[in-house]
Amino acid sequence: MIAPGIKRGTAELAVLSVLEDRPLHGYEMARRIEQQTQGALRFTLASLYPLLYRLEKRGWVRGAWETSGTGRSRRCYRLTPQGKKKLSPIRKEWDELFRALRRLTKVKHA
Amino acid sequence: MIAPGIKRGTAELAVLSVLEDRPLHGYEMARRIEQQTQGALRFTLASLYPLLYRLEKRGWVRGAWETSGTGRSRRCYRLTPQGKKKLSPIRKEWDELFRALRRLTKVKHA
DNA sequence: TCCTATATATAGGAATCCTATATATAGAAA
DNA sequence: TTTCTATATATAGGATTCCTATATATAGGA
Repeated sequence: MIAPGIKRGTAELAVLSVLEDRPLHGYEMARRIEQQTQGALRFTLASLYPLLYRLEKRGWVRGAWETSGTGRSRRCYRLTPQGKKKLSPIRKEWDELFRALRRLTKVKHA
Repeated sequence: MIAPGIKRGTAELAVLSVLEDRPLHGYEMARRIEQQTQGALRFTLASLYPLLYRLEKRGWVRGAWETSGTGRSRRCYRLTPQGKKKLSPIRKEWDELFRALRRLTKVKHA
């Protein structure tokens, strides 16, 4: 059951949203998502990395290894132009889903 | 990635919401959900029935066979008191998820 | 009679996300 | 120096939810 084309995928929206802000590596994405939502959205790192690989495969993000100041190597992901283009329709779909669920909930009182 | 405890499950919320209104059989639930959301939420019947069995197993709904006026037999589901009690925390969780996703989307412009 | 709408049901599989585990480095504390 | 914690990425294995495809059966209209 779905708004045509949508299923789960809140993780996807969350990741794309924080990447819109600026390029980030995985660990930092997880932290920001948790902070910016006051802990309402938490990430399991083990879900995050496979998601990033999927997004990269689709061409929505691109990762590049970088060696940070401290010498730690980490993979920094940035939104591609394609990824950027996808973001607003995805948001729109989610918004429609939210509205639809609210309508369902509220019809009772009509 | 989740609001602690939530994943997918929009289907569950939709079904419980229409059942709050009145007892319904499966086919009719699907129609109402589609109508009340102006087609934004569509149901695949093949997803609906297994969902109803899961909900019944949890004790949130109870189904009873009835023979309609036309002689067709169908299974009419009603919300149990337990199901009713679950509905408002589920709605609250979804609301929190929605708000969290919106916060993520909007932090950019802050 | 045949088609469509109604009505329920299952098999098989795809997608998403989980827990558990493994690996490795940097910096602070002991 | 050794150990603990935070940082950082990665995979295996499994649970859940939802899909498509299919099967069955009745009622009513063309």
